[in-house]
Amino acid sequence: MTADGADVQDGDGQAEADSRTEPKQSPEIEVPAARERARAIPEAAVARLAVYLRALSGLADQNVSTVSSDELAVAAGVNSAKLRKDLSYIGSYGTRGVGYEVSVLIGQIERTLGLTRKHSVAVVGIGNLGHALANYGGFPSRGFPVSALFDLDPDLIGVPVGGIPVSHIDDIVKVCTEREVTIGVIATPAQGAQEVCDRLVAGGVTCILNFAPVVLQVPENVEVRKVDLAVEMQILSFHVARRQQEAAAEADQSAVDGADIGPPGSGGQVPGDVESADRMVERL
Amino acid sequence: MTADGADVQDGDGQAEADSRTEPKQSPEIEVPAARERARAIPEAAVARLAVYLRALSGLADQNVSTVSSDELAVAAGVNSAKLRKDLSYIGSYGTRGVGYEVSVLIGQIERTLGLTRKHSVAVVGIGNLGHALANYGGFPSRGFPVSALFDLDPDLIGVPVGGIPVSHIDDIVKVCTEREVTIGVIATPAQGAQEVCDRLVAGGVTCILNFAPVVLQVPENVEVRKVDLAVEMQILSFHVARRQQEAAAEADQSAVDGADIGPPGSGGQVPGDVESADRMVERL
DNA sequence: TAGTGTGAACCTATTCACAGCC
DNA sequence: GGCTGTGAATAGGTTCACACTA
Repeated sequence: MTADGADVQDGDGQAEADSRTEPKQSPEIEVPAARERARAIPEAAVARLAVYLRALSGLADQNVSTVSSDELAVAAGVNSAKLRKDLSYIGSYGTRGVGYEVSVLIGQIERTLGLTRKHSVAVVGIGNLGHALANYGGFPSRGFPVSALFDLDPDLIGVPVGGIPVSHIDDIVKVCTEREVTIGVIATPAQGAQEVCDRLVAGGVTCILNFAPVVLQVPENVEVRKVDLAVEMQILSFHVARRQQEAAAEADQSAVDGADIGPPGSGGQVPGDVESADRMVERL
Repeated sequence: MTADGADVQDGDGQAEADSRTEPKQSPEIEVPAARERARAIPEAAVARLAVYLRALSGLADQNVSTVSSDELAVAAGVNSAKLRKDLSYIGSYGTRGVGYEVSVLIGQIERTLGLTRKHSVAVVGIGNLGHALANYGGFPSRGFPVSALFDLDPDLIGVPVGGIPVSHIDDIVKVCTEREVTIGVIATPAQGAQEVCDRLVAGGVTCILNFAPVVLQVPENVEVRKVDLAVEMQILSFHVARRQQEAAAEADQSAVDGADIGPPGSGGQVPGDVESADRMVERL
């Protein structure tokens, strides 16, 4: 449960450890507003809220009006204690002995996640993946309209993809500013990614979803999330390997008095190439 | 930092809390082999090892033969203490006062991640995303050869995509078994995902990378990782919202003696639709 | 009675800081 | 002097278990 699949590569939020210095500065007024609360929601919980939201939408589609934490937990693939705690971060919207009203919960989670506002999206790099993102009908539908596409291939400029004409990378700043893009998706090869990122930032984009296999350098007011297929694959690979080792170890009933520990002819292949499983995503 | 971008939706590794019951069962032999160690590496560290590996490959390409933890940490976007600790889980391959030999580290990380073995990949759902994955040249190159593609669209069956002919979904079990697929990538709409998953598992696949927005049900010996664009977007959205709230709160210099806490006309939009930002990825 | 909300215990992960070594 | 490797301290997240309430 790394919950880190697509890890955030945040710039090491080290600096100002505790912005809100004292717990209760003046013991007078109970200042904590909803504002304060946003600060307080653990990262891990935020990620799950999005998952709950999907589960809830599914329930709403089936005209379910009420769920218990147990039911919702199952639908979302977590345990109910965690779910309740997560929900408690956004407030008390359940009814004891009954459960949660689906519509209320949807509303509250949307509010918390800031989904009550549209976020214009720009996709940069209209290669295979960029195409997929841009073409993708459900994408612009609601919540995250794709409002700009960029590439540097002259053959692509002006060509509409998913209904939106591709602009040139050189126009990122201008177009993003004009169209008030808030989320930039980088689907370029690794080489161009930092450059693209800089331009997006210059164009006022404060959130970036990065598919390129590079660690982006951004100012601290910009949020980057990274999705890395190579990393995902390699993590899976690790688990295969571990399982094989365990299986091999199981066969160690033979040697409780282990006679040297050489590779027991099981899964121990010779190191090979593989060198650039990493480069995998580069051309996506 | 959430490191959960593409979260693992692991089946709640609750059951057998401590498999290795006693620390040192028999005080005789020092049994801990490399085997034991794999168990011990924290999930979070595994994910980062993959990142380090990429950084190291980059260095190797530039003919750098030695790195310090500081240098590598910068390249990988983490801090050096974390990096050293992570590396310590796989052994002591550095030289004090000097640093790490790039080639050695690459070899060791690859070994740890099980990359010394090829992992056949099957992609199911040759829509936009599936196409992207299959077409993608760097993908099959090394480490993770794509050896099977599946879809249910009759028009696609037999058509080669990225050099591999698409098979029908009904043949998943047969083909996966034949070609010894170990990693299955699900890029279908949500509806079909569980069904596809079941077949992959029946075909001997033990690792699944799931792009479909559903919580897959799998036997406990199967590892699932999930990549969910909608969730990523929503997490970014949350951070935009939080920032806006902070900005708004900053404007609260006016009321240190806060006169009621109503929404100060800042970022408080009215809840809207958005309802299915969730459904976003469905057609990917 | 059924199920939420939450303090407290527990476990995992990150950071610190320094001993040990080249 | 510089840098690794690692215990110890801290922070962050999860689970437990139960008081509370509709």
